[in-house]
Order: sequence, then structure tokens, then C-alpha cells
Amino acid sequence: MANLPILPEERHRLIRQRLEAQGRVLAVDLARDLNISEDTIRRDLRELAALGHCQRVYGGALRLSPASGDLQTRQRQNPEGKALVARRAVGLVQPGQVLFLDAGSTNRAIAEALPDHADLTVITNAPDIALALAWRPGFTVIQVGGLLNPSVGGTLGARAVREVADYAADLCFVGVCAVSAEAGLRCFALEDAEFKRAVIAASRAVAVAVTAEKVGTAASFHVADLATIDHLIVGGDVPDAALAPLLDAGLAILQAAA
Amino acid sequence: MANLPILPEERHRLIRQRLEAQGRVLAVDLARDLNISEDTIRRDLRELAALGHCQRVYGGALRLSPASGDLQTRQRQNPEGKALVARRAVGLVQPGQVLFLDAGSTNRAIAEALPDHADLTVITNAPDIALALAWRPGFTVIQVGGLLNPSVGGTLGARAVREVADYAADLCFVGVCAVSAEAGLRCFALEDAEFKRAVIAASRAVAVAVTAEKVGTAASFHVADLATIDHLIVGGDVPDAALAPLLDAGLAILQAAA
DNA sequence: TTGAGGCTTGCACGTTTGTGCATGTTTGTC
DNA sequence: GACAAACATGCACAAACGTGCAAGCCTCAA
Repeated sequence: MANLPILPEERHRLIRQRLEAQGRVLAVDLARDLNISEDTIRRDLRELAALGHCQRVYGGALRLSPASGDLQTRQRQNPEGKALVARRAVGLVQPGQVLFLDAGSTNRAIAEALPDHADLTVITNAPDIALALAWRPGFTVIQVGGLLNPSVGGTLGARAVREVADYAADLCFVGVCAVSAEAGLRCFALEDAEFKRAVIAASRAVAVAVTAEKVGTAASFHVADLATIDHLIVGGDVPDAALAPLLDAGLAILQAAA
Repeated sequence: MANLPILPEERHRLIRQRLEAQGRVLAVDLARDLNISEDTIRRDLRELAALGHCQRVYGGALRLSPASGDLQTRQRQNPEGKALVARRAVGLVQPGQVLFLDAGSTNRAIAEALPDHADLTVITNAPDIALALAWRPGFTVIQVGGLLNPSVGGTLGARAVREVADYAADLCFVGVCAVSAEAGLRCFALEDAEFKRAVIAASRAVAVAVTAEKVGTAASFHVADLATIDHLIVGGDVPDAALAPLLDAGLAILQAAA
């Protein structure tokens, strides 16, 4: 299968795809997978870096972070943890499904972990998630319109809520700022909470993915009770003590590998 | 079976078919399969690329737009020229106005050139423009929802058109792929043209900003006549000969510094 | 019928581009 | 400080390329 000729330009696109999807590429891997010498790969990476498409590093290349304020800083916090949770979360996704992806850095990680060529339709209120998926093979992307909230990184408000009601998803991933057995799902802004409720109402199944630091904490605004959730995905580094009350509440929990 | 003559037009259609089906074509393969010299194939591919039907690459050609890389690529092309045009264009903007910014790399440059703290409301169908402005001081950003078109880099289609009709802008910047006195404003995709028309209809004034390479050229789909435009901003490097027919058409033209 | 003019095509030529290998250097790690 | 991996660079070769030119074909008018 290997020996069909691959055009240089195709190779560049493929490398950029992989960069976008995985955040990084290794020269050795690319050389092996594309059946081409490492020299050529290195030349490619140098070129792509010169064009501003990636950051060249020793051993391969990294995706450059998209510039967007607040969200960007959150994106930088604990990316490995988010990637682990994300990998566990995408296990819930079936080919051909319609998904809803709420704004947020963990959901961004989930978007990146979604498989190509799975004929997925992704509805999202987050422009960065929409952009990240738009060009990937096998994705149909629907952007929810409305007023863009800079600190949340997605559209919110009456218009966005109304638009969400027009859609119906098989599964939604709702980003939350805090989860606890006592207070349920919570977030930091009223409009954000309203929007998430609309998303939940428009979805057949509800999944929530959170990293360890959010478990057992609270925030100002109530989004939904735990009973609403079908799947809770948590980081592998959540202590059993923090998990116990959630298990007691009758929740099925998927825990990412530590 | 080979020796019946194939008309050039037939050949072009066949190449485009193959491009559509497989995403790419190799010059050698086409030459062998069509029993014709590689020279002729290369000429064909050059022609098709000039008409915007494919991207010519070393070794063959690729289908356009499977990657948003396209947008990113366009972003990298002639950024200085775009910045100059953009700086001239923002001179049209008054504090407190509601602007519409269409998707496109030149409009992205305009977004970046807009002044902070000017209490501007920007409506856009392009997630990247929305993200770029969202966190900046003095901006209210409204994202137009709908199906995200990866090659255009913005939402298009019936939903987007309907949403645009809900808004009213003081001024819109419409991105076009080609401008000429004979053919008016044109672009490469039908849905894109429809959307731009909706934007124009929802705006009190219409501005079009283009870099030099687009002046005097044509593209497949008609957007609007020149008479629709209130302001045309062009690069400083447009030759007078190319500008003359537009001036003859009675258009007021703002030319960026060379 | 004939010949001029336009168009397409294939060939020959020199040029450019992509690739792998060999070389010596830099970088990261133990 | 020692070692291997990753690297940049120069070189050679083949493939792909653009261009000019001439042959073949068609149309149209004389």
C-alpha cells in the first residue's frame, strides 16, 4: 500500500493535519509513516515553520497556539490532563452522530481528539472549536450564532439559546466550571448557565468531562442536577475521596487513565 | 481503444471529474491514461488552476479547499499589501458604528486594523475574525451562525442568509475574489455570492477592499454590479491601465499608498 | 480547390525542483 | 564528558517543469 507516490504539497497538508489534530509531530514517525527519508521531512518542517504554520523544535514540530486572550491562557493550563480526559470522552462517540460541543478548553481538547472520517456533525458555539474542525475530513460543522462572549469564548445570550433549540443532537459535551454531589453542575456566569441548559434540552444524551481540579468544587450559577447527566468523565488523578460522593449519588463515572 | 481523439474540453471535464473524485491527479497518470503527452496535461492543469478549478502543485494538481489551510494560506499571501489596503479601508469607519465584516483574508486584515476603544459593533460570519476581535477593548462581536464552509472560512447557506437579514449595519466590507468593469464583483462559490448579497442588502453603505491581483480579473459567480458599491479600496500597486475602466464606470476609488 | 490564419499538440532544449546520501556539527541525555 | 540522536549543508541525480518551434488539423474565405 505504501508505494503510491505522494506529492510534496499533499505531504505538507498531511503534516499540518496531524499537527492540528495531535498538537505535535515527530520527524521519525512522519518519515516512517510516509515512507520517505527524515531529511525530506525535516526540510518540510523547516518550510512550514518559515511560513508560520508550526513551531520547529528538536525532534519534530509543534502547533502554534491560536491567539485569543483568556481562552488561550486556559488552553495552556494542564493540557496533558485535558488530553487524557478528552481521549476517554471520545470513546462515547459513534460514527455518523450529531454532537454538540460547548465552548471551553476541555471541550476544545475533545474536539481535537475526535476521529477523522467518522462522518460527524458538530454543532458548537465556540468559534475556535469550529475553526479547528472545519477543514478536517469527515466533519460537518455548524456554528451557533449570537453575541460572542470573550471570557467564555463562545456565543451566548437569547439569540444563541434560540438557535440551539433548532437543532437536535445525539450527544452533547457540556463544559462546566465545577461539579459536586451537593451542588450539581455549576458555572461562573448566568448567561453561560442558561445556554448550557438549552444545549442539554436539545440533546438526547448528556456528557460532562472535567479535569481533577473541578471535582468537588462549586461556582455561582447552577446549570443542572447530577441526575441530568448520562456520562461523567473525570481525570485519572481525582482522589477516591472526591469521587465517592459522586458515586454515592448513583452516577456512572468514566475515569481517564492516570 | 486508445487512438480516438479526445477534445480538449472533454479532457478538461475528465480531469475535473477525477479531481473531484480522488482529490488529486498526477500528470504522469493522466498522460498515460489519456494517451497524451505530459506537456499537454501540464498545460491543461495550468489552465484549470488559472480558472480556479484546482490548485497546481509539483507533480500534478489538488482539489481546492478540502483544507482550511487554504484560508491560512491565503492569510500568508501578500500580508503587507493587505495591511496597506486595510489601513486605508478603516478610514471609512466612524466610532460607534455597526459594521459587517465578511469572511476573507483581506477583511481579516481590516479587522486587525480597526481601532480599539471606538465602541464598534462587528457582525461577521468568520469565526477567525470574531475570535480576533472578541477580546479587544471597545468591541461587541456578533457571530453569524450556520453551516461553516471550510474553504471560505465562514458560515454560509440559508441559515446564515436568514440571520444576516435580522441585522442592519452602517457599513459592510464585502470580500470578493475578482473585480472588473465588465463583470462587476465576482467570487468562486455560489453560496458565497448569495451570502454576500444578503450582507449588502442589510447594510446602509457598501465597501469593497481588494489587493492588486484581483483587479481586472473574473470569477465564476456574480455577486453584484459595480453600481452597488459606495467605496472601492484598492492596493497602491494597481497599474493605472487596470484602474482606468473602473474609473470610467464612475466609481470613486480609494487607493492605498504604494 | 487552395491557401491563409488560428488552434492544438508533441518534441527538444535548458532550467528548476525534490530527493537521498555523505559529511561534519549541534543538541539532549546519561 | 561521552554517546547517540537530530540536525544543517553540500552534492548528485532524476523527475517535473516552461518555452520555443514545427507539424498537423480545422475553419473560412477567395
